[in-house]
Amino acid sequence: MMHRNNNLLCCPRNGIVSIFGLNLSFSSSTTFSPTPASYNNYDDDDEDLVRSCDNLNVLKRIHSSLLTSGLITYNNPHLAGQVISNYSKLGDLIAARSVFNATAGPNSFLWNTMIRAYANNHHPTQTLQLYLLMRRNCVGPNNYTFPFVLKACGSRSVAEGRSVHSDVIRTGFDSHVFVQAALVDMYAKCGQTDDARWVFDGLPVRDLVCWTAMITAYEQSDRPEEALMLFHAMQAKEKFVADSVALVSVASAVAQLGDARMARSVHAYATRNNFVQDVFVDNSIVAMYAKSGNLEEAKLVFDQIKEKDGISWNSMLSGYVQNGRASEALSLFEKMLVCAGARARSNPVTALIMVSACAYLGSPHLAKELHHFVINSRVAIDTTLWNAILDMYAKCGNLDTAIQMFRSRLPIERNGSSWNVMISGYGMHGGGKEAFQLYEEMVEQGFDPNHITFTSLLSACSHSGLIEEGRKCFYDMKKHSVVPEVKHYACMVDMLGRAGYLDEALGLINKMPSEPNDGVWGALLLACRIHGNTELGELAAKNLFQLEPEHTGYYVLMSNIYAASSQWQEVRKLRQDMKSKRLKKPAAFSVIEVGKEVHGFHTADHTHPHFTQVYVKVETIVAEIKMAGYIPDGTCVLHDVEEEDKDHSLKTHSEKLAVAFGIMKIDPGLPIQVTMNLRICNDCHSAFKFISNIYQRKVIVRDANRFHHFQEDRNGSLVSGKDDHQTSKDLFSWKCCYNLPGKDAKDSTGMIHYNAMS
DNA sequence: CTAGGGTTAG
Repeated sequence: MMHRNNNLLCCPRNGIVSIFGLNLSFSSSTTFSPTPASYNNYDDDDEDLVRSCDNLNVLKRIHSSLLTSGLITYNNPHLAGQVISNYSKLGDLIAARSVFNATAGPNSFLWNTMIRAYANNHHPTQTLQLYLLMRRNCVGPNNYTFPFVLKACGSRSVAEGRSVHSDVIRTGFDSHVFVQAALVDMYAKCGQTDDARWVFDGLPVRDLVCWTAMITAYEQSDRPEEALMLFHAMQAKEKFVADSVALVSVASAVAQLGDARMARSVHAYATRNNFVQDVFVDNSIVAMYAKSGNLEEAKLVFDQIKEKDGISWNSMLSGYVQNGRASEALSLFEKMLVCAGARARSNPVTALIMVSACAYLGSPHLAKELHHFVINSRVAIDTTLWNAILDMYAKCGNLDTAIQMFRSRLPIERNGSSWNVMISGYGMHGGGKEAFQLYEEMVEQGFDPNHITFTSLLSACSHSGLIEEGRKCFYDMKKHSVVPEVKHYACMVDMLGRAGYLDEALGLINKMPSEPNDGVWGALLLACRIHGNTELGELAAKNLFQLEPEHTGYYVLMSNIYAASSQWQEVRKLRQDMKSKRLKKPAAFSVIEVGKEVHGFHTADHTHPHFTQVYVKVETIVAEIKMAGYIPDGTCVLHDVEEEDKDHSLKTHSEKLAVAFGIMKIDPGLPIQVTMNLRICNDCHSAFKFISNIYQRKVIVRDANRFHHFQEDRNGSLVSGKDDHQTSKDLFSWKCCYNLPGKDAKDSTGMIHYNAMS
């Protein structure tokens, strides 16, 4: 408890009180109680002059002339208050404070004005300090004081909040609606949602703001169901109609649920009550539709916003990215650069969204362009954005640039996430050793690894076959008080399974504290395929078919295991099962960039303008690598077909078409980089090793899970991914990398167009 | 005479 009642008795009534080293003289009259009628030399015109001033320099001039004419004094609080408010509105808190210091007296009015100035300008510490000083000077806080002080507590600590709450009760202002709403909000902002509810429940009467504060509290603490229940309770009990503020919170709650039907009803409510013209409401409706997957409706609302602000654009852009339509985000972004002014260009949130869109697409040239854009438009780069840029480079195949940026000292301070980004970057490029070294360096430098660090690290170890390191870091988790989650167990099972320790993997699954998910069983199933263990595979598959009956990959993997042990009857059973469930493999799609052109291929593509030449090239390549020892691997071909047909079907794989096109079009010195939406198939993986060798080309494939580097090193041995492709489930999936070639992404010439920012 | 609850990104 910060204040006691006796504070009021022991503080000086009159005389000099020190405020931060400044001397503040109080009126010597003990009966002083200014009312507007008692002000000296009060002039309405002066006050209007100050109020209407919106330029700092002009305000300073007015202020000094008021000073010389002796109008700003402690017994003219009204005018002084206006000056303080206006300095605060124009952001000059130092000037505001000096006026306050010269004029503040025992009346709470100016104290409230100054406290409000601090609170509204995000200076919670000063707000609270001034409040403490106010109490020490026996100036009584009132219903105009507490809302601001409580707001400050909301961005500081509950402890201070509780202390102020006790002041509120002691002074009797807990019966005031404004203070009540502020209390609910304070507990909510401190993350004490249930305390907020406790205050809320204790209120005899609640107005709309109180209800909204509580609804927002639930929404902000990821409890959207409770937020909506409360919203319905409000309508039932109070017959209140939501205002725009309440609507925004409700829309956000629905957005969290991602319920498309509810989204439409919230939109209808907003339209019915004429809120559709309020940018806040419109923005939250755009975000709500986007999060519930209804991008078409989101775009309609977005297009109707007359005065779009940064959040309008960001909501729509991130809506596209969230729904895996990153290239549409890019074209909207291009439009934004034309329509919106310089302010929009330098919005850091927009930059963050676009950088993550690019990471999703995996485009090397776009990565460079976006990075330049960020620098040229003077976006304020904080660590979050900087980390996103590192991540973008890593995910676009340019790990070296990411490393370089990470190692350079300027101009951004690294944080834990920076390390995580780099550890995962190394991991997805097959650099398990480097990832592990980075982890050790991270700990050495005093950064705390978290659950994300360990996920990336375990995955890196697993893909590079670093079993002992992997075990060590699973053990290390305890030391860093990170509780292993299901995803960490999945990594361990994956790691042990790949290395052939199938029994140990199963033992780990049995020891898991929570139920194993599809990721865990999927890792085991993959290990069974690699090591030909039918029995254990059946166990994994049985669980997987229950957990994810729609996931085609598991059926394929299991049938591959049966095929490897020649259990053809089982293979047929599985395929029939798939047929009856109408399960189809998702369409494969590969993309390659030639200069600034982006070319996309799907399986057996006949739409690409150069498809004839591409097929001829594939034929030539396959013939050549066969002579070098390449043997087509038809195990990934699903259908019951003859060997010859299998061979033919392998040649139509989208990644092969893209690589062949790359060999035709890309300068021999440059790497061939392909991005695809699924995981690379066994056969392509093996073929690319030979292609890299024979054609002396560096081939880089980014599949749904990670990068595969195919490159002949100086000793003649291949530096490439081990047999770590085609897990049945993408453990660390980037979902689907590219839009499938629809009319939006691919034009009549077969090319995908990114915007080329100029 | 001052006043409480709000949207994007992570």
